[in-house]
Amino acid sequence: MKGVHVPMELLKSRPNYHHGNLEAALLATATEMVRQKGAEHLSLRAVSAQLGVSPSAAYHYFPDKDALITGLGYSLLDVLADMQEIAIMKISGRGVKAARARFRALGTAYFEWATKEPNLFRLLFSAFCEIDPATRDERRADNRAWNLLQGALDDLLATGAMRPEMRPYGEVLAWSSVHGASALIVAGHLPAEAFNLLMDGLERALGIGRKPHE
Amino acid sequence: MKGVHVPMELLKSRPNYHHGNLEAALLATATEMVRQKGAEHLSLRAVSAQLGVSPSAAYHYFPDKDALITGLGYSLLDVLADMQEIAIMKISGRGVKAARARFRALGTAYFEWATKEPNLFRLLFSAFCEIDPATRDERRADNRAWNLLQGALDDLLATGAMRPEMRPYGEVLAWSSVHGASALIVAGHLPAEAFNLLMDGLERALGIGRKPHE
DNA sequence: TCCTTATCTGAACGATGTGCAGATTATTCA
DNA sequence: TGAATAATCTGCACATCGTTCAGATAAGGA
Repeated sequence: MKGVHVPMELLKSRPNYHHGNLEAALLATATEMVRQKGAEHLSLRAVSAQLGVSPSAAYHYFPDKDALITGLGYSLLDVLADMQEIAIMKISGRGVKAARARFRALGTAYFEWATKEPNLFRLLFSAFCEIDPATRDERRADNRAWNLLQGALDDLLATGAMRPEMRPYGEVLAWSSVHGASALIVAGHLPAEAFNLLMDGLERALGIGRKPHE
Repeated sequence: MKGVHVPMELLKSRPNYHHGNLEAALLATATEMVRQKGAEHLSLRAVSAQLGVSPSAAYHYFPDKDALITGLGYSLLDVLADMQEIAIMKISGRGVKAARARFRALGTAYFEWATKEPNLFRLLFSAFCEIDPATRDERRADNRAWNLLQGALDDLLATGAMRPEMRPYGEVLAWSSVHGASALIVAGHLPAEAFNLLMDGLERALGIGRKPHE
């Protein structure tokens, strides 16, 4: 788990001329405002006002408004990975059943965060957070989610709960379809019930649930 | 095919006080501007200026800027469906091979449009184009893409090129994974090469390519 | 203590979305 | 045909926005 939670009271407290935590405070209240109204309706001045700070203050930490939104968005990658990590931590055991449950939990956590925080989810995969291909592999948070998925698939394979010939497609197929279903449901193109159907189909596709060694 | 192409010259032409095609012209130049700079950087005044029209003129056709963007976005649903329709029209034949090719072409057309027009693709699935669940089923364009996919899957099933037990998951699994991969690649979270891997995995998942009747 | 550096303010500028009164053109009806 | 009505667009105004920059304020080191 990586995302650090900073209590709002600490961020808003402002005894003196200097704020002390302005950068974190800007990110925190901007996140909250995006959460409520969507990134496309975020106002830098509103964020500053909320913190009792002049609008120019933000420019000491971010070159412009877009950079603030981008920075905010990147931090959400950690939040999403946190959700997934928490979800699978609750499931112990080394058998087929536990492996299946963990795989399903990863997808469900992803989906539930997306539907619970649609504005944050959209921002995370918007143009603001476009990831430079050159630096993609070095991005920790992105890899955290990837590694969780990879581990879950390895477990499924090891316990014999998965068609081995499907293993090479595991990560891309699972992530793409779970993300796609979440995005389509958040956008209203698919009904929420479609997600369970997707997960059932995905498990069947990977052969999860078959008897081991057949 | 449904999207109507209106030549720019016609839209810009303005002999008199009245424009004549303002609504279509607004949508067309707004689309072009979103295409270039992204929806988050669209300026209503810039669109008006480009057409030699006062900024207020737009308010006779759209209640506000967001409505213009939304209207613009909805029209893209037809464009995407057009691309898919064109792609499968090129593939004739009733056998297994043709059915497979059509299925693949549907996914590829989706992906290629997404990567060729990332800003339009993003807009189409952004908060601006959120679809009201109540009216979802009545939306033509959305259903056009869905129907194409459904037809392709039916063909695969009919020719025996697909595992029958996977049929119920076909639409959701295919659309979600193709959309998800496209979105993740456009956002830079996955490399472009991942798309072919996804399609291979998807075909294997649905059992496409097996010999008929086993 | 003074000096340097980091942090934030205040006022200003141009651009933006939007509302409204009125000008201009098209359309309808006698 | 001409006059009345409706549709369409302009011009101006206003509040708000992102952004810049000179200078005020505080913190930290010598």
